[in-house]
Order: sequence, then structure tokens, then C-alpha cells
Amino acid sequence: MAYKSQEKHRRSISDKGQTILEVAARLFAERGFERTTTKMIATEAGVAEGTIFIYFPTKRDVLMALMEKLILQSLKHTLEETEGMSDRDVIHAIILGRLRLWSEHSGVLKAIIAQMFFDNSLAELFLTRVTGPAIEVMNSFITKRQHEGAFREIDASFAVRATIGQVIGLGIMSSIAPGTFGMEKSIEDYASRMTDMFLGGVWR
Amino acid sequence: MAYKSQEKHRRSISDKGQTILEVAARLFAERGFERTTTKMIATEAGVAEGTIFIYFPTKRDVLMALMEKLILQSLKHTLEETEGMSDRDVIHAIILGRLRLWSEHSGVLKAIIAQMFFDNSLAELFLTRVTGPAIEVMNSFITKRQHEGAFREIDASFAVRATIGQVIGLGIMSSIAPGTFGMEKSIEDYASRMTDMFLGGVWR
Amino acid sequence: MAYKSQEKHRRSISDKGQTILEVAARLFAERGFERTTTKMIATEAGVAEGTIFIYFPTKRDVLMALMEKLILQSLKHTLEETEGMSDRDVIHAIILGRLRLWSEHSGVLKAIIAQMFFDNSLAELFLTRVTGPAIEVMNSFITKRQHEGAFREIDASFAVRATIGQVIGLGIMSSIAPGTFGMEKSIEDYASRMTDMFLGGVWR
Amino acid sequence: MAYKSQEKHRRSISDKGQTILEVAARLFAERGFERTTTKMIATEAGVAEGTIFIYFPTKRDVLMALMEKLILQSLKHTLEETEGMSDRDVIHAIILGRLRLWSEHSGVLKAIIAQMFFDNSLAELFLTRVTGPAIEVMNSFITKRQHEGAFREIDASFAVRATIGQVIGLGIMSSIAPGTFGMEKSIEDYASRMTDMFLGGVWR
DNA sequence: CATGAATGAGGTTTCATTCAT
DNA sequence: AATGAATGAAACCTCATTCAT
Repeated sequence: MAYKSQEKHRRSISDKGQTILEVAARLFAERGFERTTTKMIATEAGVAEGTIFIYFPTKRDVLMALMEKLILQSLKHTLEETEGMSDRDVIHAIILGRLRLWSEHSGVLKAIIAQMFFDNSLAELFLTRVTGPAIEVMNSFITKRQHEGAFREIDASFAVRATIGQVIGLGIMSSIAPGTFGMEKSIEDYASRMTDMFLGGVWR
Repeated sequence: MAYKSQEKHRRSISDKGQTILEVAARLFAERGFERTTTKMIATEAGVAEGTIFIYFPTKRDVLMALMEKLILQSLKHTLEETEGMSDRDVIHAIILGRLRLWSEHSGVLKAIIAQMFFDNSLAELFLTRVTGPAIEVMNSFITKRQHEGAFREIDASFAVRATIGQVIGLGIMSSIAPGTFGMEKSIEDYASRMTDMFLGGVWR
Repeated sequence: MAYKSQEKHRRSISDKGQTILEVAARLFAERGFERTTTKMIATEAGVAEGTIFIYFPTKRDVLMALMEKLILQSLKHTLEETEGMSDRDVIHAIILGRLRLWSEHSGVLKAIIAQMFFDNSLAELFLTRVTGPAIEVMNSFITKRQHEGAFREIDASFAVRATIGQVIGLGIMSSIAPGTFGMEKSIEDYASRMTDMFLGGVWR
Repeated sequence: MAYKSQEKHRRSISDKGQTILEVAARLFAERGFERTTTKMIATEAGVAEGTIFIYFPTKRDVLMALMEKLILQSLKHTLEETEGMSDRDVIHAIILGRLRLWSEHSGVLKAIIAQMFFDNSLAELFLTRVTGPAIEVMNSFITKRQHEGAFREIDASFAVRATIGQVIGLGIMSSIAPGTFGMEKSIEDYASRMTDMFLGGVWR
């Protein structure tokens, strides 16, 4: 009994905030940020409504905390080491990383994006911490390959933004219309095809 | 005097609904659907709050009416005649049409997309009436060109969805971060570069 | 054509107010006074909403006008001539008259009674013009028969009020629960049994 | 001090719902259900408007809760033990119980009845839980006494309904017109006279 | 007389946040 | 730290009534 209660206690110390976050993530994904009430979160997390405000100053801060978790995930999906990889593998890896982020966090991403549209500081956080790093990595790779003569001299930064935009657009569309835009077979396959198009276009 | 007052009357009859719609479009664009109140719309439109509900049964119907206008605009931007056009011109025209839709209605589109995430019937309307027609046109063109041997045998429907997704993603990103994703020079130029990438990729 | 239009015109002069009244009676009966809107009345009566207020200063006055019609009906059901009738016939006729009033106007009566509960001047009108005359007629008859030694020396005015109350209570209950309190066979039969009870009670 | 504050807390916890109910009962009685606003209830109960909705999901549920209290009262007034009582005492007791219900709760009863006219589920609740039990008790007693030859062979269920209807009708009328229908002397006296009429009628 | 668009006060209900316990 | 009752501003929507045509 002593053990059990200690165990329970040890867990609850840091778990309560985590539980709130997990429940909030699910509810925001299902219903959106504005239509999810703090009462819903509290009830499903098994805590009192007031408890949420011990861990997070405002409801918006719950979303911000989810954003922070997303940023961490985002970094994990950002390519670090490209040495010795083929062009195809590098591009594929970058695209795949971003698609994975979407497939693993589409719910939260949907909720964040919806808020981001009308919340500038949230937008800025998203742009600098989530899309920013991916843009940088990809940008420097393309520029390097252009210098080496492997890639056409198109506007590199445009190509990057177009590709990041494509991932976001496909992510959004496939979470709205899984039937039409869904990544039917696998994310790897999806990434492959995007890589093909990115590198070779559709012309023969 | 008689003329003037008739004029005023005639105008006000059909104008009030339009005014409400225009004001709502602006406010939804600035603040989003949920954070725009019917009182705000009424005040800025110079009508009583109740007047809104003479023209639109619910606040959501104001958004739906905006959607209908968007659908009409969308059709205008959908290519009808491709006979005799070069591949480049066809693709460019399709992409340009969609980009124009975004640049002319990005505010309303943002508001609609944010709601669409958590409103299935709105999502369905958007998919069947706005993205659907564009997908069809582009799809049949690519398939035809593949049969004629001009395009590589990649998955046509994937290529289409990727491109539509790209337009949407770029539209979203440029309305969130005009500095980074904005269509700096001109939409035509932007469409040109997207067309280039679509047709030829980045590989030399 | 001239005839027809005259006909139509002649009718419409007094008919519009009547139509409004008829429609209102039906809607008040179905939905109650407060939950019936002037728009509903106007729509179903085939007139503009404003037209109602040409014929009746306020919505409440529509109910008052229905009350007036009811008062006229009520008088028709009030016995005038009792000479030569048996005790049973007199009592039966009085009770029958009130039951008829209920069965013919139960809808409006329900609506009026519901408002009467919380509208003193409506209540007074009802009491003095609808229940009042019936009470008087019955009261003087009973008093006369008591003097003649035919009826027991119970409190006459109490007996009258109890009977009028009984009619009202049964009217209300049968309009709420036709299955349980409904006048299954016929009103005449119902009146007969009430007369029996009134005169002879249940004791053997 | 500690005691006092605990006391205050303990009280306020369970009292608030009760206070709301009491205030609502009074206001509904005075002004009817529809014309009583939640703001009025809140103000007079000394709570915030939102507090009402912690205790009752909707305004209608406040009325339903009042109905529940009435049902409990109603059962208290329903006769259980008739063994060894004279006919007169049994009938008197039943009638008295119902009259007491009216005299103690006439305000709420008025409000409920007015709503019941146009709210079927409220009507059903009232019929099954308030009038139903009274009907059953009375019905079985009369039937028994008919078998024993003490009562005339009139339609027992009719006699019961007529009497219940009478109580309701008199209850309504005396709350509308206390001067004319009021139970001047005492409820016991009123019940006595109703009993007399029920048993012996007016005929000598 | 007739219309019906317009009004705007007011209705019920929601919900993030606070704070005494 | 945790609770959850309480707050009260504000949301969307309704509707009897008016009035210019």
C-alpha cells in the first residue's frame, strides 16, 4: 500500500500537466480550439477545472504548450546529416520528415493552423520554429547543388517554399478529405512521388 | 426628389444583404469566424443586429453565403478551353486561376478553411465545389498528355492533388507570412515558376 | 369580372380581420399564446405582418378579440327558459351548454386560461362574462328549488361553483389527456352522468 | 470563527439550488414561466445568472425540479390507509389531500398547468405522477363499495375523474378569483361540502 | 388599406477564469 | 497542490411593433 500510494504520488507530480496536454491535444483535434471548453478538458483528464489553470495560465497557453511539443517533434524530423547521400535521398528524407510530422500530429496541427490564421504571435512562433528550420535545411542543400551544377538555376528559395507549401497543403487536404487526398499506401510512397515530381517534373 | 428617394430605396433593398456580406467578409478575414460577433457585423454594416437575421437565418449562413460567392469566383477561374494551347500555357492557366482565387479572396478563404477543419458539411461543400472542378480539369489534361506520350507515366491523380495542395499551401502560407511566402513580384510570375517546377522539376 | 372582383372586394373588407382571428385561434390552440408569433399568424393568414396591427393594436388584442367571440358563444350556451322543465332537464341543459362551449372551443379556452393565470384584466373579463352568467342562472334555479323544498339545504352558491369548477376542470383535463378524461361517447352522455352525480351523488 | 465560516460554507453549498428553486417558484407563480426571466431569478436569489445553470441545465429544468417537489408533496397527500374508516371519512380525506396540495402550491400549479397545455412531456409527467395516483386510490375504493352494495352502480371511473376534475377546476378558479371561488372558511370545510355533494348530491 | 424591411431591447445559455476552502 | 462553485460579460438569436412606401 505504501508503495502503491508513493507510486501514484510520484506519477501524479509531473503527469497531471501531461495528461491535460494529451487530453487537450485530442479534443482540440476533434473539435477545434474554440469549441473545446476547459470543462471538457478537465472532465476527460480527470481533474478539476481549476487545476488546468495551475499548470497553464490561460487556455491559450495549453495550445502554446502543445505547440512547443510540436516544435520538438519538428526538430526530430529535420534532417541533420546529408553527407554522402544521393540527391534523391536527401530530398526524400526532408519531405518524409515533414509528412511524418503531419501524419503524427495532424490533429494538433489543424487546431494550431486554424488559430494561427488569426493570432499573429502564434503564427510567428509556427513560422520561425516549425517551418523555418525545414526551409533553411532545404534551402542550403539546393543552393549547394546548384553551385555544383546538378540543379537547374531556378529560384532556390522559391522551390523550397513551394515544396514546404505543398507539404502543408497536402497535410491539410488529407486531414480534411482523407478519401481524396489521403496518403493511401504509405507515407514513404507518398514522399517518393513528391520527390520524383520535385526533381524531374512531369515532362518526359 | 422623387427619383432620388426611389433610387435610395431601390438600392437599399438589395444592398443591405450585400453590405452585410462585405462587412462580414472583412471581419471574418481579420478576426476569424468565431471571434467575429453578429453585433460587430451589424455595427460596421450600419444596420441593427436583428437585420442580419432577416437576410441570413444564422451566423453560419453568412459564412455559407460567402462560400457561395467564392464558388462562383472559383468557376470563373477554372479553365474551359485548352484547344491549341501549349502544355505550358494550359498548366500555367490552371495554376494562375487558382492563385488568383487565393489572392482575391485570401481573407475569406482563411476563415472558411479554419471552420472547415471542424465542420464536415462545410468541408464537403468546399471540396466538391471549389477544389473538385479544378482537380477534374487538370486531371483529364494530364491523362490525355500521358496517352499522347508527352508526360511521364507518373500517377496523374497524384500529380494533380500535389499541385492543388501546393496552391492551397502557398496560399495559406502567403496570407500568414506575406514576407516569406508572399507573391512578391506578381501572381503571373509566381504561377510561371510553379509551372516550371511542375513540368520540369529541379534536376538539370 | 367586375362582379367577381367586387365580390372579392366585398368579402375582403371584413374577412381579413376574421381570417387573422381564425388563424390565430388555431395557432394559439396548438402552440399557446406566447409561442405563437405574429409572423406565423401573418404567414398562415396570407397577409403581411404589419396588416395584423391594422386590425388589432397589439397581439394581446387578438387574444382579447377571440375572448369576445367566446363570450358570444358562451351566452348562446346559457339557458334562458326553464319554465316547465324537470329539475333534471334544467341542470342537464346548463351543464351541457358549458361542456359544449369547451368541446367547441377547447383550443382557444386553453390559450385564454393559460394567459388568464397571469393577466388580471383578462381573468376579470373571463370571470364576469363567461363564468359569471352561468353561475347566476344556475344559482337562482337552485335557490328556487330549495325554497320549494326539492333540493337539500346545502350552500347553493357552493354547489354552483363546484359544478362550474367541475366543468372547467374536466374541460382542461380532457384537452390535456383526451385518453383518460376524454368525453368518449358523447357530450350529452357526459352531461347526463354529471347531472346524475350532481343531483343524487353516489350513495345508494 | 472557524466554525462560523464552515457553517456558512456548508449552508451555501446545498442552499443555493434550494434558494433558486424557492425564488423561481414565487416568480413563476406571480408572473408565469415564460414571463419570468433567468435574470430575475438570479437577481432575487442573490446569485449570478450563470449560477442558475450550474444547478439546472435549462430554465425548463427549473420548472421540472419544481414539478418533482410537487410530486413528492402529492404523494404525501395521497391516502394510504382506509381500513376501518367510514365512507365519508375516506372520500373526505382524499378530497382534502388534493385541496391541500392546491392551497399549498397553487402558484406553482398554475405555472405548471399553463405550460402543460403546450408541453406534452410535462403534461404526461403531471398526469402519471400527480393526478394518476389519486385516481387509482379513489377508483379502487369506489369500486369496492359498489361491490359491497353501498354505492350506486354509476360509472366508477367517471365519478373519480369528475371529482378530480372538480378539485382541479376549483383549485384553478380559486387561485384566479379568490373572492368568488376562494375557500373562505377553511379547506376542511370546503372538503366537507364537496364530500357531501359527492356522496349525496343535491336532491332531497 | 396593405406591405414587409427594419428595429433593438431582451431572452437563454456559455465559458474562461478566480478564489475560498 | 487541488478543488469546483461562482462569476458576469458576452454570444447568438427572437419578435412585437413601427413606418416609409
